[in-house]
Amino acid sequence: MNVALNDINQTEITRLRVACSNCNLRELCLPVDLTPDEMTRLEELSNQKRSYATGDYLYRSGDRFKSLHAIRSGSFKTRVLHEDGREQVTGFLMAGEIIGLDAISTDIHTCEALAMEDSEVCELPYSKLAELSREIPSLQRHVHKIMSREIVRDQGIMLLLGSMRAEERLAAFLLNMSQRNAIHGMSATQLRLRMSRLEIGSYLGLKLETVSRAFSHFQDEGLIQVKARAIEILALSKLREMVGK
Amino acid sequence: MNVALNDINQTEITRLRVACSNCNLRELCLPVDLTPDEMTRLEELSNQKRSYATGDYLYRSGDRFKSLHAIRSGSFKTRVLHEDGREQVTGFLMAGEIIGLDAISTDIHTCEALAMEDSEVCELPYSKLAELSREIPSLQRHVHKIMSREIVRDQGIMLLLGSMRAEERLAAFLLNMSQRNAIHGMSATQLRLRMSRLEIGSYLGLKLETVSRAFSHFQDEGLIQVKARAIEILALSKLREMVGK
DNA sequence: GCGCTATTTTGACATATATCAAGTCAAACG
DNA sequence: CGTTTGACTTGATATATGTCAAAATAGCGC
Repeated sequence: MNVALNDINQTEITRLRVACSNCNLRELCLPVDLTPDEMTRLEELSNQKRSYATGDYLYRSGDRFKSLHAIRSGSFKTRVLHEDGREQVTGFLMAGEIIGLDAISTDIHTCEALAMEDSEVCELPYSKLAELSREIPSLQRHVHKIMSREIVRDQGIMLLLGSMRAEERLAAFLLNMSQRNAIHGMSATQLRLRMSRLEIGSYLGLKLETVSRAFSHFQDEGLIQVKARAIEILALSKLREMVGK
Repeated sequence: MNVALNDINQTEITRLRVACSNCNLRELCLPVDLTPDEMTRLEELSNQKRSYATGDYLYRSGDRFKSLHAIRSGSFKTRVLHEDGREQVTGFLMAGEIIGLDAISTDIHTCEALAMEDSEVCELPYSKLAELSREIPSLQRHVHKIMSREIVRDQGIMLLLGSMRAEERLAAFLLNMSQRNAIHGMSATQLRLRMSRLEIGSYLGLKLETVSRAFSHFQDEGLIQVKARAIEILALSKLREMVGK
């Protein structure tokens, strides 16, 4: 089996796609089996909204952890800066996803998050979310699911970093982007990457030249069409073969 | 900064070391700020205990998820089997740690866990734990912390796999083993590894020969003393330098 | 549109790690 | 005590990816 970067099942996709047409937090990222009253209470919790311009920090390394954030639009990257100034990207977060889960155990953010494009987020104060989920079992269950999914996601990346070679990693990355695009009702084959080759490489443990070469090679093989950050997938199934699924 | 494989702070270490002298679950892995009544209720939840012999499965890939498990003694590895039969190790779990967190989001285990030596675990039925943590805020908080710590741990490994070279990974691995040994009141410099070079390599994304060569090299440099799986750390501080902390 | 800049691509070469193949060693067993 | 077996070490070589450098391209303000 292989779970790398592909951990979201079909029912979730359907639910999210429907929910996102009315892009409110409670539907965007939370379960649909709440009573109207519970929904209202949840909505009250999450009605704080903020905008971030490209490059703005959502939080910095060392900041005190207070809230999770649901991304309503745009996208963020999370990263760690090494002593020598090198950046290591630890995640790309897209609209509809929850950001900030790393910090619950420490109270302090261990990485920093910044907007890759102009973006909007809903703030989810952790203490209120915890309080409310104590009263609403299905909400509690969902919070656990969100956290566990992050674990599964990370372990997928570990698998990928530990056992795949450059081109396989890239293939997995593209499939993941494709799938997350599809979840939000966008094309599964037309990708507009928001990140540079350098950032992709940092995320996948590769150098930017290796990323570029792999893209070029895929193009030569007729798997994709590359035009800088606009990438069209021509042979989804062959990419899937490459990562073994 | 660098969080790789070293995410447990000093207060946690102290607490756990004290707690483990009376190796009962509620103290082993749960917070100490519960009332006596709450403790009792928690104890009732966790009094199911089981033994596993070397090589026994704690759970298999595809099994339905019902419970988390607290390891009382011994150690486990978690792994994924690829189609071609290759094993990829995704984690080593030692006494005092919680195993099974990957499965909460899916209801199904995505990897399998087996005992690396004769071991004992306490079963923590998830539904009961969830129910109880709804009533006890500090327990809820702790459950979240445990989950989040797993996320941090995984991200630490991602960092390690993505940015470190073979010997740096090995150094980080040894430091991590040393620290986890110390937590349980054992020597921080005398390590008895429970896993083979192959398994270490699988976990760190290296071949077994590379692991072996790196150990030999460390020995030549006077950093460690290697006698098969018994490893003595001679220069902790130099190992720390290697991983940048 | 033009020119400036950052990003991306491509090439030649270096190097870390994988691969293949012997050997060594230690535990297990007759 | 010798044999067997599996794990570990070591060596020679191959290969994927990194490094350094230059050219091509895309993005963007004017």
